[in-house]
Amino acid sequence: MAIVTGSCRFGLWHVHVAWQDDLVYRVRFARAGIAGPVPEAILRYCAGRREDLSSLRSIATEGESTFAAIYRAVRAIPCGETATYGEIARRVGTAPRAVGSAMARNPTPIVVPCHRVVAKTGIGGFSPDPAIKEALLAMERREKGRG
DNA sequence: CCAGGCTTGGAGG
DNA sequence: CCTCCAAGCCTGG
Repeated sequence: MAIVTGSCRFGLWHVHVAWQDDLVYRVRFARAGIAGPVPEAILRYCAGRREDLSSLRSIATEGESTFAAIYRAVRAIPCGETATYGEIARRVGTAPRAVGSAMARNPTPIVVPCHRVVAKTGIGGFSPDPAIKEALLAMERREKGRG
């Protein structure tokens, strides 16, 4: 089975996903959608359902590089909660700046919930648009309270 | 080797 | 409170 690509909606954005079985290779936010399916878990998550996505694996967490360790630590942040760049850095044994770099290059947002990593003062950055980060966090807070 | 990034904490106004 | 700045770490070019 080859790698599958597809997209689904999250608010005004389209979420493009490249994946194969339970392994996700790429996730990115775009203005336009593309044909094809996305993993069920991501579909439910983007629809605002309660979904932890732990059934999916990310290519980003494979290997022993520092970035991979950072991505694994980020996946451990519970849905509805956040951690700062500095906290993740201490947990992994690196510097906050390195965490920022890793988040900026995260190949699989959502699966590796980089939106849950915020600056010590303020929300921190998010590309292509910080508004996506705020929307994801708002949704997760809402879902957490719902139970 | 060097630039630059989704940081941070401290100094100084 | 706000601006400025360097320390510090990693990756890609």
